[in-house]
Amino acid sequence: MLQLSFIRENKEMVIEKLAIKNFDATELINSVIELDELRRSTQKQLDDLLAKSNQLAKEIGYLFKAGDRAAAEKIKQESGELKKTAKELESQLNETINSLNSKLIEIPNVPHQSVPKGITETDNELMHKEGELPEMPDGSLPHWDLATKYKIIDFDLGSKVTGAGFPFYRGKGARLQRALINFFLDEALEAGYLEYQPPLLINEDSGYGTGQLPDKEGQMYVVGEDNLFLIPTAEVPITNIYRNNILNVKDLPIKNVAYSNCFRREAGSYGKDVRGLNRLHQFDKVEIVQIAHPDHSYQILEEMKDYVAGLLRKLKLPFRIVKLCGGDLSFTAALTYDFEVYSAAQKRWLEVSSVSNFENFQANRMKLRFRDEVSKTQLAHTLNGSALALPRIVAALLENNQHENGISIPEVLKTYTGFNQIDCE
RNA sequence: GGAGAGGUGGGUGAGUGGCUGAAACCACCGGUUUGCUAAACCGGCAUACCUUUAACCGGGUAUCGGGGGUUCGAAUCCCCCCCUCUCCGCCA
Repeated sequence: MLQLSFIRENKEMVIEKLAIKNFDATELINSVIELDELRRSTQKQLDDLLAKSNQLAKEIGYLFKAGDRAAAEKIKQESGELKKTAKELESQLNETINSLNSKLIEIPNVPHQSVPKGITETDNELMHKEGELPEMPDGSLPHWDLATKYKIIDFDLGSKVTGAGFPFYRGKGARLQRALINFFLDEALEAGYLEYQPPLLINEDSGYGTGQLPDKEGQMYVVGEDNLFLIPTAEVPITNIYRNNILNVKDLPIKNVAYSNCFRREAGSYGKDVRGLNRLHQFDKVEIVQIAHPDHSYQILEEMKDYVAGLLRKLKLPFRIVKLCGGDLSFTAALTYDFEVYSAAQKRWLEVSSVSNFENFQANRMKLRFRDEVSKTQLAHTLNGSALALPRIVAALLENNQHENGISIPEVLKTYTGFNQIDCE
């Protein structure tokens, strides 16, 4: 959520920048500013009224003490009248605040100045490309066929027990999952992140804080009985640790890492692009989150980008980094780098990580502040990135490393897997 | 799930209807004193919004788990919800 004062002071600029996200905010911004003016004048009236009635209440107290009952009763009446008006004003004020807020949360974050214009992912800006695209011999298979051939992932069994998009990992497949999780966590610890193991369900306030609610509840699994939501990413519980907090400037940046299962309904996506591991309802991900001083958040974003690149380099996967264009940028992000690995058998790039700076957009929603050098409170910046999401990494590893007799494991993972290759049982 | 006890500022904790935005202590910050450190002493120390200001300062309102209510007036009384603790039940 953008700050009201920011909108008020930068109206034209906000509208202009949101156009890069292909969002016409003119009407919303105008009505927000209008509602804000109404809110302020209503509050002024109400505050003045309450000030008066507080004063009267005090007088009544003194009069009672002095034993002047008659005078007290007289003021009491006056005070009663004030109260009626105050009630009306209060409900007016609440109404205004509510409609103000509901408009305010419809306004997306403004993109960073470097974000390119564009509508779809084809307009994203290629930043970096690394690694040789492997030449696959004839007869090389996509990962879903490899998974069956080596009995390491069972999609059908998942369908039977749960439904599509909930695979079983089996034998070396399961151990590969565990190896990747541990590898990613260890790397993050090395890079100075603090490990958390978060709850997999979150409440409404948390969903609101990071921006999943109120709009995207359709993308989350809901436990209606208890009004809880299964997390779509560890970003949600980890960032919400700091909801309603005032941090000390000395504590910044905060660097957290968490492994979690992630649950996404992915309503409305079907077809070839979502086959196998390409899109799941439940998957594993290691997520890095940072809470940063506004002056340093973009430098930190670059560091996070380099960190994720390092992981892919160690896994020897060919990858590229794109900067998302305005149209592809999420509602909450100001700047996002997507990482894509090349999947040799599918002959396409698969998104494996998204590293974003949200500036103070999430922080404003969840009231995440810090006390700065001159001990004023201001909103912090939040950032996060996948480091990494497993399924598509696994897909690429299986496809790119296959040979006649099996699938070889990258060097860095061998101590984690305890085996050098996946082959027929 | 049942019964009981609680939830007050960064922490401990006082406060059962008005002079309490909240005692006291600790922590923290500034100062005095002081070979250094420590101690002692003095002062400061919540958040949000409105208003005022170039800014600081100032004035106002709200906030004692959350929401609603009673009252001229609520941390204090009433109702609902959430959370914590103890006991019982169930259970990995």
